[in-house]
Amino acid sequence: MKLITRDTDYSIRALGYIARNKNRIISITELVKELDTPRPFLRKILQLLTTSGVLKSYKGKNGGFELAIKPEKIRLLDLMEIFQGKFVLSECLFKKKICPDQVSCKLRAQLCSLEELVENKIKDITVASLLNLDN
Amino acid sequence: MKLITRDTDYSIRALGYIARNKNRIISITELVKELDTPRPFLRKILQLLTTSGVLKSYKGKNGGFELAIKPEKIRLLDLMEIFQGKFVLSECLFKKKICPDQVSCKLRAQLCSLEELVENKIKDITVASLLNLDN
DNA sequence: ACAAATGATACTATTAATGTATCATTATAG
DNA sequence: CTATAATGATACATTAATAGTATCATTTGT
Repeated sequence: MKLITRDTDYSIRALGYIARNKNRIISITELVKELDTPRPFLRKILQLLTTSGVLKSYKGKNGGFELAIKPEKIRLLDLMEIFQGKFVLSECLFKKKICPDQVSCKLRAQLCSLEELVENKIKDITVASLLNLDN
Repeated sequence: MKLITRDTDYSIRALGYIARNKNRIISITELVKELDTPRPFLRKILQLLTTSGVLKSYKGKNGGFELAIKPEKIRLLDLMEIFQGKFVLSECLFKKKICPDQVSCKLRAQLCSLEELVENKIKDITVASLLNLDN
């Protein structure tokens, strides 16, 4: 199983690069060279980051992207939510027959507590923290 | 994202039921009634549990399954490995260009430590513990 | 006007998850 | 001894998520 999918992964790398080059506008062309990712895929990803308010975009020649918010405010958890949907480990897979069952309920309880643990653990990971810009 | 897939889920419920009814041989027919799962799918799952040494099977009329090992010895983590493969959160998605990069490596380090955390947290979950047969 | 960029959006391909189907083998009850 | 009810082995099918492509429109600087 994977915790983060490829788009989340690409996005955090792209954001890292953009953050390290602030005061400049970064184009897809430059990012593709840097990250060696499929160009149309990366375009789609950055577009989504833009409509999500993480990036600000500039059209036209010499256009590109810059951060819309500070790197300390861009959390991995938020990126995961953008690309992968809400972080939920234990969904109720059960049918009625089994649902009130001891086994399933105890299992679910354990998975829920695990989920909380993971969420707490990763909620401090930000673009900034990955770049050693803080902590 | 899901931590456990449906086959792992079904298998732990089935094992729970079988554990609660020890000294009896349990057939697929009975399990399907109890768990309300697709019959051929459950058959495939139990077959895999048998070849993995978790269940012992009896062919022929009145045949079925019983536990091959004690419920305390059947760990969720093992079932996950049987059905979902080795538990690895952070696979190296990177290409060479980005791999020595600060961002990716720190990210990977964090995911690895998270992985360890989760593994530690769930390694004590067994069929027995979910049934309150111990602890 | 041209070139180089993003916006919007629909399409395609691949992989993993989920589930079905079929035929063979075995064992027991009657 | 045969019918039946079970598992063994295995191949196939379906669905959903992931990953990626393609195209046309719009914007903007030179």
